[in-house]
Amino acid sequence: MRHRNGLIAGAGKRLAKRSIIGTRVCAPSGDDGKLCAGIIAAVKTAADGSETGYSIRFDDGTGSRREYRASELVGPGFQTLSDLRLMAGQRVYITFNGREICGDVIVHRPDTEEVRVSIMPHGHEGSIEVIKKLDDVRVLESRKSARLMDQDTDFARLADMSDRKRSSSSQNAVEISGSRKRRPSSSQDQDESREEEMKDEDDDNEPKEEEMTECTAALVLMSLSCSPHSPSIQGRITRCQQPESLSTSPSTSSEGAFSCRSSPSPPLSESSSSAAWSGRGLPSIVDEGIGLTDDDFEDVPKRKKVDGEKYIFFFCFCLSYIFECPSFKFHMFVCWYDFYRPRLDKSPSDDCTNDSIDDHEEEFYYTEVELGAASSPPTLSHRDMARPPHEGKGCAPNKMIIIYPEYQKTLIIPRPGGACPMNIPSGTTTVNWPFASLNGQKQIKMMYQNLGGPRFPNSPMRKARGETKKCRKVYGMEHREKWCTQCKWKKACTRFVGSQENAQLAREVKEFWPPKGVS
DNA sequence: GGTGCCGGGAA
DNA sequence: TTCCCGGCACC
Repeated sequence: MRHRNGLIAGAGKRLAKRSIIGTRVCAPSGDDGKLCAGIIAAVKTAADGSETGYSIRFDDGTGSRREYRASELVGPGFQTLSDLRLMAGQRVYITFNGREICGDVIVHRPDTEEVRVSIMPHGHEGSIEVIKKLDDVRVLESRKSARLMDQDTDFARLADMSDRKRSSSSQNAVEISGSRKRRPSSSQDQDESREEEMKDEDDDNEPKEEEMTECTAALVLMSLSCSPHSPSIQGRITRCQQPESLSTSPSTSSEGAFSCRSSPSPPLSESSSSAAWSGRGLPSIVDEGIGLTDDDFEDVPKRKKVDGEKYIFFFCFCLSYIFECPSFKFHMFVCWYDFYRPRLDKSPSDDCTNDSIDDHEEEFYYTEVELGAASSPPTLSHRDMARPPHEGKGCAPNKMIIIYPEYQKTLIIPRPGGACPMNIPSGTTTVNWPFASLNGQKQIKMMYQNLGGPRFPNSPMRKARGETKKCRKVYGMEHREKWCTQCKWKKACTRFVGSQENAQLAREVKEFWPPKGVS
């Protein structure tokens, strides 16, 4: 459990503001002098006030506690790394490719304030050495929320997905061993158990059990109907194969067994992109889906065209949109599975977890929208947009997925009996709102059900207050670290978006269209 | 009393 | 700008 300043670990009781108890610090936990992260569990001041002792509970899982003097601690309010010389093997955290990653110190040179760190980024086999300035090295995991950590990510580069991703890295990286075969990287929003899981995956190289889970989950998803426009692809799930046979894109998909991409995207270029969007205003790039060929979906049009000049694409709740129904289903699956995996992976004995699954049918929405030829499709400006991490969970960037950096504002476009979370590009970005018309939207609620067999929702789409699932309700106070940032801040939840303001927001959307620069 | 989140303050 | 939380409305 992650402890937060101001919260008594496990108790959930709020301490006095600015209490030092709960502050994450590092202290030498063993005889080797390596710093180990922990939290201040208690402060003991001598009767004469001459000395203050800090009881540190370490994060090593054993709950071990030791007392230290302030001069022995490293962290906010105590020593800084510049006061120390990091030992070889010291666990540190650095930002690599825009995300925090842990590594081990190889050598620390105080004279140059450089630290050579060995890291094993997800997607790599073998370790990589990076040389970082001491200022860029942390012995504590960043307190910054996972979501915000993702904001640091160069999403344009992620979305690009070209091989130059790594070569263009500014990191002073030296490949030491192992191939460059990529693995899916985990989203920053994963909890610690999940990080452990990722380690296990590295060790086991795609556990069989996981495959079963994914296939089962895929069955659920694939059995969902896309829309009245969308031919069924039921029965195709036999293509759910070994994850390795599917895409192993260098995506941000936390699992990677399923990714939106099936092949490396050629680097987008201005010309190609423009050409792609020229003509009928539709891209020429075809999204193949994941490890699926046309033969698998021969009855699925590559791009849905209706009424001559209108095309259908799908807008996922994760704020991405995609043109191909099969691909979109996988996209939705990845989003869905990424969200549910922590609970799917829990043992059945985990009462709380399973209750949360059983009792809370999580709904995932997408919107099917028509894109008129007269409307400008997303422009190249989208290329430098980042896929919103959607609380750090979700899908791999896809060449046909348009990504908005502004995800804080969520729009829910209502239709009779239904609602669909969507994102309004806002702020200063020159986003072309990609909807020719909000009319004729097709929205279908995708609902998680018990994996014992998919059931289809027939409950009212719109929930009254109190029924709305919020992070607190879903995860509970004991898993506050899983809450979306907004919930943590007591702001309006952005993960389980309610529907109270749908009508008003829909009106706002209509005001968005046509966007600037779109005729 | 629990929950969701607005508004505003601290860092 | 990010993070946090008092306080209030609602259930």
